[in-house]
Amino acid sequence: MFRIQPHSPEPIFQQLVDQVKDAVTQGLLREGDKLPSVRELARQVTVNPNTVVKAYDLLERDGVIVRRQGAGCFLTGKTTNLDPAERQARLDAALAQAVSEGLHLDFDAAAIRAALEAALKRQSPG
Amino acid sequence: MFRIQPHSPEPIFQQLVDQVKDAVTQGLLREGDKLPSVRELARQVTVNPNTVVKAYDLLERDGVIVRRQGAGCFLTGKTTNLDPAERQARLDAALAQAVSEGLHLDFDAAAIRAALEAALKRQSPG
Amino acid sequence: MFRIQPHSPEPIFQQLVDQVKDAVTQGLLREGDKLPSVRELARQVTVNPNTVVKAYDLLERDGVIVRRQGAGCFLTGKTTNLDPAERQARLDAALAQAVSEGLHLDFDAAAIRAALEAALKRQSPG
Amino acid sequence: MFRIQPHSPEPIFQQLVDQVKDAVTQGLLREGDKLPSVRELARQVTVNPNTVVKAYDLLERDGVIVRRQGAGCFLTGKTTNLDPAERQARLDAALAQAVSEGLHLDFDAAAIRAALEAALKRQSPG
DNA sequence: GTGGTCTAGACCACG
DNA sequence: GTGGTCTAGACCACT
Repeated sequence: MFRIQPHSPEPIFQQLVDQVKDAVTQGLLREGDKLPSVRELARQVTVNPNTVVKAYDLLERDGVIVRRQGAGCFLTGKTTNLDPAERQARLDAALAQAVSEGLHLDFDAAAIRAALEAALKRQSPG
Repeated sequence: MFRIQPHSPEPIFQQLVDQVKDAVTQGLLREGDKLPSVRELARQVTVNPNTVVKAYDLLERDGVIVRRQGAGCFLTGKTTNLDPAERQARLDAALAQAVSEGLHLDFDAAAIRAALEAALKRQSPG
Repeated sequence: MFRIQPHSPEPIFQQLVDQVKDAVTQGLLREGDKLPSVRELARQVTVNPNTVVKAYDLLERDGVIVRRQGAGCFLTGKTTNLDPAERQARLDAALAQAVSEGLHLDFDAAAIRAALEAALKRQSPG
Repeated sequence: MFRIQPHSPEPIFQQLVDQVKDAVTQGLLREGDKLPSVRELARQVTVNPNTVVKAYDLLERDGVIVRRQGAGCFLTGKTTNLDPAERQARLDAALAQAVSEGLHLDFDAAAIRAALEAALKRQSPG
């Protein structure tokens, strides 16, 4: 289920974090589901267990999972634990970044809107 | 004219690159305009001269500026020198990234579209 | 009677130990009362029997219960069997820990005293 | 300045976190001050650099420090970034824990109050 | 078997 | 020189 690109500039632990959040937003994983154990996931994607631990640290920090000693890691069903103001600020920053990149690539507003719709179609569950 | 946020996770050299490109796409800087010298810019924004050198290297690599021996760095008016296929791929990747972030922040498609329009309104010269 | 929070960072066996001691200091359980069997308690709170065994081991070590062959576990009425010096040292350590936490949370002495009084009112039998 | 007890049940990284926060609440360290580098602190207290990294991770998560690539770690002056409701909840939990421990050790309210005052006198800057 | 902590040591990106 | 990432492998606590 998890796919890692070892030579990507995006850190491996970040790829794992994003893929877990993606799975939740797309309904593949739900509240109460159990993630693979640290050792098991490390084996599946052939990375060091410490790298998985770091990913799980971030997922716990973001309120995505809870860990239970000796039991495992379980999904809360959420993908963020930020307050509304902070969430909006991060959304705006993400889009501002994408728009800036698009303009730098010499695209106009229409082309950027089209790219957004394509991305939404790919990722949005609805 | 340049504003550096030293506490940002975005590297300082990257902030400089983006701000030069932003100035071009927004019409604040035009073809033929001269950038400050490395020393001068490093002094203005109080960063390490090596960091400015790195930013100018990247701007030259991207075709944004040309260096003329003993005269300084001049804007070409362009903000990219990539071929169309690569440009489209990067645009799609940028929007995919932003959409993913938005969905992880528990926003729906409408909220993400609204944030895009707000960002376009802020950044688009038209 | 026992309430376990599986998502708490406090280990489950520790929660059981504390709740038995709480029941004694608040007069809900008295000398001679019988605790449920390991199997029965494990069933009631849906935890692993080994976890209950560990809790009962600690309660016996602390002099809170005595085990009688084939009869079960009975309360002694005490919640500690430490000598006075050790008791005082642990009390001081517990309060030092709480004060440190309070100061880190940016509270002043008055707010910490108020929180202590509230906690005493809740827990003190008198 | 930092003192580590390697055989304490409290993890080393947690000891480091608490000592940095203590230093801030007691005015020994102030906003803008620079913490030792990861390697330097690891050398000072003779622990592995990764352990220091973990402590700095937590300090950053709590808003106590900001990290700047290639520059170092700097204090924000704060010791928490929680909202008021969460802060109060944690204060109450900390005192409840201490009171519970005190009652289990067979102390009465007066003795617990006295221990609190002693702890405040030791730790409070005022 | 699970997560939690720690060590040892390497390579890269940034300023 | 600084922080960021990753690997390899050990030992302990909890269920």
